[in-house]
Amino acid sequence: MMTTADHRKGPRRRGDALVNAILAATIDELREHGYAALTMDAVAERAGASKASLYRRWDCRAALVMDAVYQLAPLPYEIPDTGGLRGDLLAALRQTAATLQGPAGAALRGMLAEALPELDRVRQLRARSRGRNRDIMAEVLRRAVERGEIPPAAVVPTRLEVGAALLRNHYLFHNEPLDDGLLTDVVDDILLPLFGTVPQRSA
Amino acid sequence: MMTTADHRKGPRRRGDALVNAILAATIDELREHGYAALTMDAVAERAGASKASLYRRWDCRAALVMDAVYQLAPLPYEIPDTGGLRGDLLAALRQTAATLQGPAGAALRGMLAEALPELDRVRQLRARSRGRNRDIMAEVLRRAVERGEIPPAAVVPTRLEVGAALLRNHYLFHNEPLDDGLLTDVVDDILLPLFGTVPQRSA
DNA sequence: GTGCTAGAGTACTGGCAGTTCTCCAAGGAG
DNA sequence: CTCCTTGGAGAACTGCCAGTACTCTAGCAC
Repeated sequence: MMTTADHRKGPRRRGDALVNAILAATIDELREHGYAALTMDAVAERAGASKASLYRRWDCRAALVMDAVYQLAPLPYEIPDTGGLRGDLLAALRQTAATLQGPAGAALRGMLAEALPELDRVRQLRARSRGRNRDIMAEVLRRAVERGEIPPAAVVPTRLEVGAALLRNHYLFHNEPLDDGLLTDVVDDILLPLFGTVPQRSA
Repeated sequence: MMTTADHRKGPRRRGDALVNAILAATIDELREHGYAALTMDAVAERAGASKASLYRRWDCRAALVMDAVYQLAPLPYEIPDTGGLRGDLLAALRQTAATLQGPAGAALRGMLAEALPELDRVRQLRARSRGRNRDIMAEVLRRAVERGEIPPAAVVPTRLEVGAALLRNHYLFHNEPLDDGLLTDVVDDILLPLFGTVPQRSA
């Protein structure tokens, strides 16, 4: 009491309006500062919300970030169909590259760092993003087999992740843009030659 | 003065003895708790040193961890030579897998998380570890070309990192042991078929 | 011995995660 | 409209840890 005028004034958001503002603020912070430097205070202030509101909905920083990233890209399985394997592969890699270069990439870094104490969360992250990549790749290859571009035996599970793994590797290690030159190199030097052959079980 | 008996007693280590104790303590902490949960206080206490001694030598946590990890594996370029490409590739992948599964892997996770504010450090990390992998792979392939096992044109830069990238991907994402079954799959399903072909530049 | 260097111990600052409290909008029930 | 419940804003607080600063002293050179 005394002189402390209470300046808690409206308007006050609720429900989805509030949630969306918080998620948007999270994405912005992620984009600007990365995961390691993202603070709950900053998100709250940016969203014009209170920390208590954040913690009522998400039990920790990681959970908030994962939700924010995930709802950013709920793409309903857009599997490219360019009429040829090379075009399909390039389109698929471009999708993966775009995702990595956005806030999802920054989140990925952070999530991996906390992997030891938070194995479950990594499992979720994997199920969400990696699964989609594999599915897209499998479909692209199925079509190529159908068109007679590659032998059916060329499609084995181990190979499905090669493209995405190389992009992740490049992004996480080199920390450089995943430009189209890199993507075409991966397709022409690696994926096309690889899927033109069948695995050998030699000694 | 007064009753406060000063229990700061020797023996007191200096120079290399101290440095090595600190680095060893860092590795142990890394192994037990991972990077995110590694604290300077814990390292200092475990090493029987003071935090001031740590900060006199390393300017931050990341620098300490990097030094500890690096001095752990200063392997003087042991390039496997089993007499055949398949054996060489397997041996090379086993080396990479062993490194990743040790404390270096835990450190890797952490370093990636802090990549945005610490680009230089990532660059160092890359130069140290990735460079060696590439060199080993290049040598293994050079020998295979010499023996006539693969065509010279099969060896292009983009391909050199495929094996290591796949292992890193598996380790970071799946967080499961890199067992020999995985390694042979990578060699038989991917690397051998890949290096049996030359890149195509199609349209 | 004297003096210098450098390590041990420890107390401190400052920032952030996560908690808890109070006060008060928003919105529905009557 | 008023009453009441829900839940948001603000802010104070705990606890942890990075990094700093200062004191005292062991080890070493001379």
